[in-house]
Amino acid sequence: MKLATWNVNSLNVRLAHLLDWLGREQPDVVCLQETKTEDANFPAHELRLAGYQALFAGQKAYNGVAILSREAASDVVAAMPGFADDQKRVLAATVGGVRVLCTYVPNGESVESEKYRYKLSWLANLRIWLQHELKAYAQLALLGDYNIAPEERDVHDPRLWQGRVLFSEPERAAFRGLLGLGLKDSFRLFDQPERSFSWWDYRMNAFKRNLGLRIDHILLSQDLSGRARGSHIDKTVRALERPSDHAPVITELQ
DNA sequence: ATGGCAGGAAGCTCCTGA
Repeated sequence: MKLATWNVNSLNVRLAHLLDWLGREQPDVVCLQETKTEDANFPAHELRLAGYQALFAGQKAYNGVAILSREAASDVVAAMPGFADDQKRVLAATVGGVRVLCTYVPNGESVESEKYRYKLSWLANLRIWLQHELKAYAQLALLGDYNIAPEERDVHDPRLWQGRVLFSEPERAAFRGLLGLGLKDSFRLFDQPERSFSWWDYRMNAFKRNLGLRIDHILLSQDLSGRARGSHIDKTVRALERPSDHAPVITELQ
């Protein structure tokens, strides 16, 4: 079973890239973030022709998440319990016996920002929700754009990013809090190239210079991590014309 | 310290992203 997560930065703009990529990679489950598409405009038909069912929770202009799957999905949840939020950032469903949680963690803007406080409270609630989900589903995968680079090796220049949003200590502590629930960072279960990143700024030729961050992750529950057979970041689509600023992360399960 | 790049909504510019 091949799991993937990709922040597409507008599904409308990226649909051709996505369809090509689906045909090439043939993932079983794909979590998308920043679809920026209202549900009425979601390209369900095109994806169906490509062999994928789609669940989606979108809104105009901002946010928006979706789960694509070849098999049918069940037990769909489109919001975190106990957290009133107009922003479409979570979607959960069960596919092929695996509980799939698709998340778009708030960016936070800067550590001084009100949005940063929202990010931290959002992450605190995510942890509580996960505790409940893990009790109900032993085989669980949490995929998404976390907007957190967990370790120094996940940042092209840790000194530059020290204390800044995406790499600040409270955010990294929240990430470790998720690992504390028994989740494993599937990417780090395997040997990886140095300077592996999943996001590169559009500016400053950051992709060509590999000035990136690893902020998109696939975490696996203890039970599921035993089935992991490989994980990698697919940089090919980031090199295309008019790309998303994020690359997909892929983890394969036995 | 700042800008740079991209998408969306709206519209001759601003907000947001990371």
